[in-house]
Amino acid sequence: MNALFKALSHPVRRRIIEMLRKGPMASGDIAAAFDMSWPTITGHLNALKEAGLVSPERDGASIRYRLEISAVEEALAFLMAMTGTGQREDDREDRS
Amino acid sequence: MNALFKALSHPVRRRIIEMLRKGPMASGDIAAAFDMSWPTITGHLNALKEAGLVSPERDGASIRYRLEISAVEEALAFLMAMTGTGQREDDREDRS
DNA sequence: AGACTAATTAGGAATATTCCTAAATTCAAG
DNA sequence: CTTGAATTTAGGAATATTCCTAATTAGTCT
Repeated sequence: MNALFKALSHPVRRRIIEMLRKGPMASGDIAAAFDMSWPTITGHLNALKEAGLVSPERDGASIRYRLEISAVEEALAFLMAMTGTGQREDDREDRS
Repeated sequence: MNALFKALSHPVRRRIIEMLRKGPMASGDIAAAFDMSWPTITGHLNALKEAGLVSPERDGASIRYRLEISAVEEALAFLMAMTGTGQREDDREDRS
């Protein structure tokens, strides 16, 4: 859970996640979309992988990264637990 | 949005948020719940305040911090946009 | 195998985060 | 207005993050 939110805490990593929503992408294509060195992007991809947010799979010469929606949903569940969406019946005020 | 996810990226800050779900708490009471110095907790409260996640209000001798649910919902909206919950009609596959 | 392409690892500098103790601030109440 | 309690600010050490360039690995293709 900690690695997850830590991964989400960097703008470049969030943008990578956004890019991958449309489908898996090669490491090089992701790197090309940023004004940063490829190794730097590899580092961010590693952070996302550690967090379970993406998974790599080889595709011929290149490696494609796929977004793991389930990990995003974990973070979502945590936040929903605080907006009251996941609130227990007993805790509610509007009890009749 | 960046300050928001950055604020959420530290376990102590997430735990503070969880504590405040039950209602506003004094800075000292929050600090007492952790095995850390009070100034350290003040620092975390400042980060949460910068992110709009909490707001301080004086209550006699002490200062109570209140959770700002709307800020949590911002983060929630961002994540929902990637799980497909906020997906546009045109993007869906199960179109009939 | 050898050359080429895709991607990662290594090493290191700059910067940011986290946490501490000590000092300052702010307010309440005698 | 002084004392005391609640809280924040200041300053600084230890650690972590972010980013770079150079070197390396892994895989493709002739």
